[in-house]
Amino acid sequence: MRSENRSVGQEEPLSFIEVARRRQIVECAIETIAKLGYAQSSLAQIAKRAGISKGVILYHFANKDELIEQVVTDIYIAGVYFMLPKIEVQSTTSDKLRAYIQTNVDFISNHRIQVVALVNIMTSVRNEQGKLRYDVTAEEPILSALEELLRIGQQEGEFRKFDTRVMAVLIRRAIDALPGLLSANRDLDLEPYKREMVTLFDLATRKNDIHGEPQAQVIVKESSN
Amino acid sequence: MRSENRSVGQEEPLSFIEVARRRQIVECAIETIAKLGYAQSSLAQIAKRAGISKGVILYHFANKDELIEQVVTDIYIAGVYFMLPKIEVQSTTSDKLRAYIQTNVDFISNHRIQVVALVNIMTSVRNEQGKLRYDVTAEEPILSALEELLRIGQQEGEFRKFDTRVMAVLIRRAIDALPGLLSANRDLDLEPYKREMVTLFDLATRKNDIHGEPQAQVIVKESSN
Amino acid sequence: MRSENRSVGQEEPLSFIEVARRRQIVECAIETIAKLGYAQSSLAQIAKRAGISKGVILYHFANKDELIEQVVTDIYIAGVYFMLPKIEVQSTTSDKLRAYIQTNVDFISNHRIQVVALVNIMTSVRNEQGKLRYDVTAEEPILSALEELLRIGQQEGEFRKFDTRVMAVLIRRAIDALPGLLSANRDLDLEPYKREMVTLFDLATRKNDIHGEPQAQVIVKESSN
Amino acid sequence: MRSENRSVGQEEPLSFIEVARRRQIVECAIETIAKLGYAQSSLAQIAKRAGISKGVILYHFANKDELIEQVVTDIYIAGVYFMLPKIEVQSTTSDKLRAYIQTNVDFISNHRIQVVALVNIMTSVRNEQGKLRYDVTAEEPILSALEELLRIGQQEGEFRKFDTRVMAVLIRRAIDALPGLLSANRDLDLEPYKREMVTLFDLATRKNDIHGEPQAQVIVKESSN
DNA sequence: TATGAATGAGTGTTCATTCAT
DNA sequence: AATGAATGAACACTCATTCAT
Repeated sequence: MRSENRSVGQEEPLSFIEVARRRQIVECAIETIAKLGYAQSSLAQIAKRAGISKGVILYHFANKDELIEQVVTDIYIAGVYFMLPKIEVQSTTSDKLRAYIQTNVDFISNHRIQVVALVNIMTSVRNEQGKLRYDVTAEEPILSALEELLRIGQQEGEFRKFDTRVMAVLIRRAIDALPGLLSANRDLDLEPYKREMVTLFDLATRKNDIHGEPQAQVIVKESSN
Repeated sequence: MRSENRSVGQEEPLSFIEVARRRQIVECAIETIAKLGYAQSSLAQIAKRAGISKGVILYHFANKDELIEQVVTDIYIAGVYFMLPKIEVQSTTSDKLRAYIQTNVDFISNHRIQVVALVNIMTSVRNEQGKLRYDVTAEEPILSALEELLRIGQQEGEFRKFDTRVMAVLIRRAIDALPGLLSANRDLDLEPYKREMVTLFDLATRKNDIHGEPQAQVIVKESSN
Repeated sequence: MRSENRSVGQEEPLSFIEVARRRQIVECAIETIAKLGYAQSSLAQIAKRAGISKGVILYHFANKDELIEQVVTDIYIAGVYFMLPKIEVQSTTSDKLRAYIQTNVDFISNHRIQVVALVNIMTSVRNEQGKLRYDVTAEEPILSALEELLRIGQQEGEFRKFDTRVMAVLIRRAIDALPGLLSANRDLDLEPYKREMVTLFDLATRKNDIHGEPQAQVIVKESSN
Repeated sequence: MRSENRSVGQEEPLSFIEVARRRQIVECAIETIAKLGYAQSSLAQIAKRAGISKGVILYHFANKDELIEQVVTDIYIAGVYFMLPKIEVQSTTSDKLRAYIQTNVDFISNHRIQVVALVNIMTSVRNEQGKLRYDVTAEEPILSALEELLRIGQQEGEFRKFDTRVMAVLIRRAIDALPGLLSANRDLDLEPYKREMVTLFDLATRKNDIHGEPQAQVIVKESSN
């Protein structure tokens, strides 16, 4: 068995067949979770979809948690591979932000099942104390990286002043909202959302060089109420 | 007993004590769901928190689904009562939009437990076919109302041209993202989020009368990529 | 309450209203049991049909067992009242047997619901050890009376020789079989069954004085196998 | 697992050990039902008697209904195997009828527990609408076959004229009455019943060639009352 | 006289996990 | 490397019964 009889440090590499089996199981888990939701995705259901016996899953994964962990990291890694190059190639910070949003939406649109499953897991899986296991806090590195980008944009004068943490969260949450739409409507066209989100966060972040801080205007307007 | 010996349509009004018990149970259900998540919120857990026996819940509610339904409608109604007056009192459409966002965030901030529970239910409860019961599509009236507001703003020349459905979804999802933050951090200060969201959607929607359509600028910029 | 606060021997007579309530409850119990079967006839079901609360039943009857007991005796008594006069009026024993069968079938035909309920109870209700409470053995007096009738017929030369206990059981069971037919087909015409049963047991019991014992013939035939 | 991971139609044959387990469980179910009655025969009781955990039963049978179904068919099949050859070997129709009654009683006498359980199930198990699941109507093929036998006897002149459906029902019900006796008295000697029943239905069916229709005599007698 | 409220034991069923093969 | 078998805890729900009013 995979995870039982090996002590840390002396891990043998996985055999080819082992890797294939794990991949197959992970994929079936993703499909099941995307279709039925995490709570209904028992090992029996996943095994059924894979056409194997329940025991096989627990042969390749120490327990259900480990399987889910694998599901999550697989999707995360796929996301990074998909998006990172397209962002890094941009030169200006606002171009990078635009590319960030676009590639995120593209990834979601191209990996609908995976991404629906992932959101499902993130909002469902909890530890014994009831705390979400794959929480927003688990996204901390993701948020930090995005904040860093925004901060650079501010320092270089491309972006206006705003709370980078808040803006980063808003961007992430706008993106993370899309899988929810896909849960309800599997074939929804995300292009209009991509376009509008790019515009929205461009307007929201860029410095309006003629009138000074647009934020100030808004505050004035707000105070006039 | 509530649900057993009454035929539909000739419902007697609930007795005072009955109302109180139902409210108590609903509140305990909300607390339990907010704390442990829907999947872990068995009737046993809810009863334990309420200090009553499991059977009492099923005495006052026909089944678990009916209890959850009550939880959802109670929170919805509370939300409407909280927000609607503060929005209607505004005169201009952009003021209404701002009030919409502000009162939503205020409601979330003031009803953290309820709102965490609600989001939990909405992303967890499914029917036998695996479809989410309290789905985004269940929010259709909410989205429609918001779209209508945006459309009026466009017609009256306060808002720029944009896809009202998409913008409505983005606004809603930005708001609905906040409870997720509260799940992880119960005491998070939402004021900065409120401020930034107001600014963000003001910038994103209003017509910049001096420079013409900012949307055009963005499109130009986008095409330059 | 009826059965709790009275010691044996100083039983006050039941008030008129009490009698009426008990009768109503007994009737609803009969209807429920006939329709749903004993196992599904919870106090809640019976109360629902009576349009009263569950507690009322247990106010008038010490417990469910007492209610069922009342159901059984009510139906038994009705049966005796219905049948006995029509049997006693006959002069010859074979006429009495014929009348016995006929009035039994007539009673069943005229009290379908009661009789379906009764059979249901007799085959369902058990004590803690799993023994049937209203058993064939509970019918002992009934069987004995029937046996006595058959014995008299034999002594007076109307009936041939046969095992009176066995024949009595066969007659009773033939009769008791009819309610089972009614369970499946509420409107079944029992007249043909009555006719055929009368003929059948007449042939089976009477002495064929011209050709000697028909029993003998049969025995001969049997021995030839 | 038996019922979970197999699609209908491509059922693999059961493994030897699986067959043995199923048989054991079915037998324990039969014993429990015969002893306690169907209503008291919870899965817990059956498992207790089998010395296994409740879950094992539901591992081998999809649900309780499937177990009961198996119980019923097992007993039915055993009955057919036991009786059919002994009936078919007879040449005359009245011999076949006699053999029918005799082998039925013999089967009952030799399979007391099974037959008590079966009758229990047939009078207890109901669907959601309250209709008996294993009803007299479920016996339709059995009744039809018996009717056919009687009809042939009439056509060939061995039997007198009578309503074949009614007579078939009476024969079946006389037979089905015996398990009820066994419920109360596990060791009852059924031989006298067998003898008397053979005689009874021989007298009731055969044509009395010297005096013409005996049925006529009875009718005359009846009209003289 | 009647009721509403509550209880606790018991129901069939699901599930992750263990274990021998 | 894989499987079938089994377990025990948890689940939603039903029920007869008790009790205060």
